[in-house]
Amino acid sequence: MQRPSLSHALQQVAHAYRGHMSQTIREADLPLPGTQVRALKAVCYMEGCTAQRIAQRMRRDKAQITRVLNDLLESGLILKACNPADKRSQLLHPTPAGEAMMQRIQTLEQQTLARMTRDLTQEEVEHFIRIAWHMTQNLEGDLPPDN
Amino acid sequence: MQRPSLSHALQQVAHAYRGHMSQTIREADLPLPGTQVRALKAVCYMEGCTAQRIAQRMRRDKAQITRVLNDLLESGLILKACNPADKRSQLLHPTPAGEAMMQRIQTLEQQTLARMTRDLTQEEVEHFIRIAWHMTQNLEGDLPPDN
DNA sequence: GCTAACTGATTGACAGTGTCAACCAAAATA
DNA sequence: TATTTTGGTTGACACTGTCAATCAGTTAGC
Repeated sequence: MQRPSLSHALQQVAHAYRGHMSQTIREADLPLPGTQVRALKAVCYMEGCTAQRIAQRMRRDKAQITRVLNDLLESGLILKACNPADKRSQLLHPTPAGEAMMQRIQTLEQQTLARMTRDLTQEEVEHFIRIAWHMTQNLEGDLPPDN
Repeated sequence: MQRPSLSHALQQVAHAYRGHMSQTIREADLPLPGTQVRALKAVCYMEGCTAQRIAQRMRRDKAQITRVLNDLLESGLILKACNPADKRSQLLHPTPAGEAMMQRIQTLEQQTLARMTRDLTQEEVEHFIRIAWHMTQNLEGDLPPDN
């Protein structure tokens, strides 16, 4: 374990980010839990966004996505529209309120990220992101074993 | 958001690590959830370990720690002993079973970490840890505002 | 000593996160 | 057409995280 083990560092920084973001959002009176924020992001920025695609992007259970989307729907932040290409699925779009919410949250996130990386260089941050991505890839190969 | 934003990369890698570890542990028939693993680690490796100190180290609510420790207690992995220096608190120690469990989990974690960092250099990993720590520090200053 | 403030731990309640299994309807395949 | 696959929904459940209240022991001020 030692002082700065990889696992501990990872858990701490993820927890700190989560905590800071949720506190910031709470203080701004935007009562959206983290998963809803991430899903709303996906709806706002992904082309032809469906529940399935969000689940893939966030690597979460589709059941969870269904519920999160229902919450966003009830909050009037997104809309479901018929998907002409597949009657089973719906295309997701933000409402104006959803867009506005996204804007505000985006700003808060920028602030949090700025604070988090305040004395780091652009190179260090990019390096960090690259390594994080790499590690993610290294762990993911499990799902498709060989076939 | 873009492809590899810092927030997305962070969430993904933390999620991948969590998922891989919990799957590995499940496959090894060591039915311990993540928080119990971390708490057990603390009990095994911290000198004069108390609930309070674990809460500080993991930066978690002391209520959660209490419950996690009770679970470990019920599983016979740790013991509480009177703390001569303060009758309110108890010193925590692993039982032999707890030590053994820790050994096995340690091995599994090493495997996961090895896989996660398989094509990364030692420098890259250390760099990553340093930056993660740095970011954590940058976000934490919130708690003690000025006084 | 005696009260007041503080601290370590516990409990209850609750919101949020994550996953599994069963299921339905539409689509793709054979 | 029959079978399988896929997008989505629902129920159930375990795990995580936090807040508030409480209790007992400690510390500080008087």
